[in-house]
Amino acid sequence: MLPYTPEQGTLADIASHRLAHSIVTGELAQGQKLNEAELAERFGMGRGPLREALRHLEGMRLVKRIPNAGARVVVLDRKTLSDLYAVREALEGMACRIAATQLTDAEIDQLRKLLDSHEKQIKKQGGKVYAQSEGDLDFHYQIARGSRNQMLMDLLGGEQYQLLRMCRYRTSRNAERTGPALQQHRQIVEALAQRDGELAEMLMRRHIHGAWLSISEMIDKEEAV
Amino acid sequence: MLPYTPEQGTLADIASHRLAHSIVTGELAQGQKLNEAELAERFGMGRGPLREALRHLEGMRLVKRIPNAGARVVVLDRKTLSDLYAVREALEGMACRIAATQLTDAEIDQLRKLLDSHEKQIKKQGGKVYAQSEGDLDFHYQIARGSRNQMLMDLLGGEQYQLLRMCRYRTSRNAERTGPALQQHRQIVEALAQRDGELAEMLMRRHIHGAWLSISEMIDKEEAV
DNA sequence: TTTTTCCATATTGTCGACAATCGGAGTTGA
DNA sequence: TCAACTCCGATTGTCGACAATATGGAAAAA
Repeated sequence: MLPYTPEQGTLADIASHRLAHSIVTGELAQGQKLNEAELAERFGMGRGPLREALRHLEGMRLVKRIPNAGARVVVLDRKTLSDLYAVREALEGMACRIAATQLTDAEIDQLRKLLDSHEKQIKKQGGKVYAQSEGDLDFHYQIARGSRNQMLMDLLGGEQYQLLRMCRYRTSRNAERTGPALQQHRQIVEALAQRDGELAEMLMRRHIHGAWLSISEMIDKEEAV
Repeated sequence: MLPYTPEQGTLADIASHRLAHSIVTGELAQGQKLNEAELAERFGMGRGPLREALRHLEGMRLVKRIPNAGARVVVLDRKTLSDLYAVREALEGMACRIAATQLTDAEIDQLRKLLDSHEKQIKKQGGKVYAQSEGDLDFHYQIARGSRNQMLMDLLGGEQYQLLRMCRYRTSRNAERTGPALQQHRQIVEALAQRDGELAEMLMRRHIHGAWLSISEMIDKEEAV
């Protein structure tokens, strides 16, 4: 689960993490009703902590709650994803521009190594994009960290954008884009290395916009069926 | 409490709203410990709903919770506010640019009327900036709505940016900036009316940047004491 | 057959009590 | 005097039971 410690602390925290994971991976389908008693028993805890976890996920926008009618997994329709990617374009572009002035040389080297390992993974297990997909998020998160802006890091890497990971799982089957994506990542890192914030921002925005186009296309195909 | 219905639904929702209000207005000081039993009694409810409310506020980043040690009101230090305003500049700039293409003529007229009423309020009760401050948020929220991007609206107008309102209460004592701010608002509306998204974005970014400079200065003075 | 009403059932909302954990006052020893 | 230890009160975490509300289906009326 990326930079988080998956299970420790209070039961509510554990439930929150497990639920988030189940939602992101699609184990719990979009729009599915979340029964408190059932989930509480499955996790081996009372309903109290589970309700707290649901409140937390509600704040994360992973579930939608209706008073007296329970909670359901959020539904990522086309409009929601479109909005998400538009916001992401602005925020990650901004992160890139700032990161160009803030990243240390060592951190930029680390980014290069990260991309090297991605390349190896892609060559080794061609179709299995999952690892790269997670790694990709890692790449984006590292750049967010480079902005030194805590709020940006929270929004992009923290709990907030689990929605994105959710979307990734849904669309990670298309291996087509991993090649160009890696290439674009490399371009971005080089722009960062040259401390060219404007270029880095532009490349990142283009990269994310391309990702959206790819996903949008995939949704069209799904809807056609 | 702006576009929200203050008190209805479950007790947890009520507690959440009341707590948020108390935090934003400064009734609950920054960093203050939040005692569950005490608050539950004050609100006339059990600790269960109150704990759920705290989880919700935690997701909103209005309180920070430490396992086994309770919840405290978040502390808005200089760095946090700086980060907040940087993100806001990017998001509201984006909202402005999109709104220029999406707002209806009627909505733009409404914005003009909103500013007219602000002007009246300023003239009538010179020093009392509170109303204008709330109205200012209203202005920004209307533009966010104009972007037709639900995620943007959630981030800028919804629960997320209560932090901003919190900051406003803290710094709303300086009436100096209300005049220029209103002028800038008018400029933005005219850019929107001319459907000039780029200009509108630029003006909005400048407006927010100016607000940050003003607040930053104020923090300096506070720290000097 | 269709629609409406009503009731049994399941699910959510709330509370009070108990267990686990933390923080601090007071004590003891060097 | 100061440090560390111990214990006690206070606070948080958790559970089970009960009340309030919604859901779905059966029965009755049109």
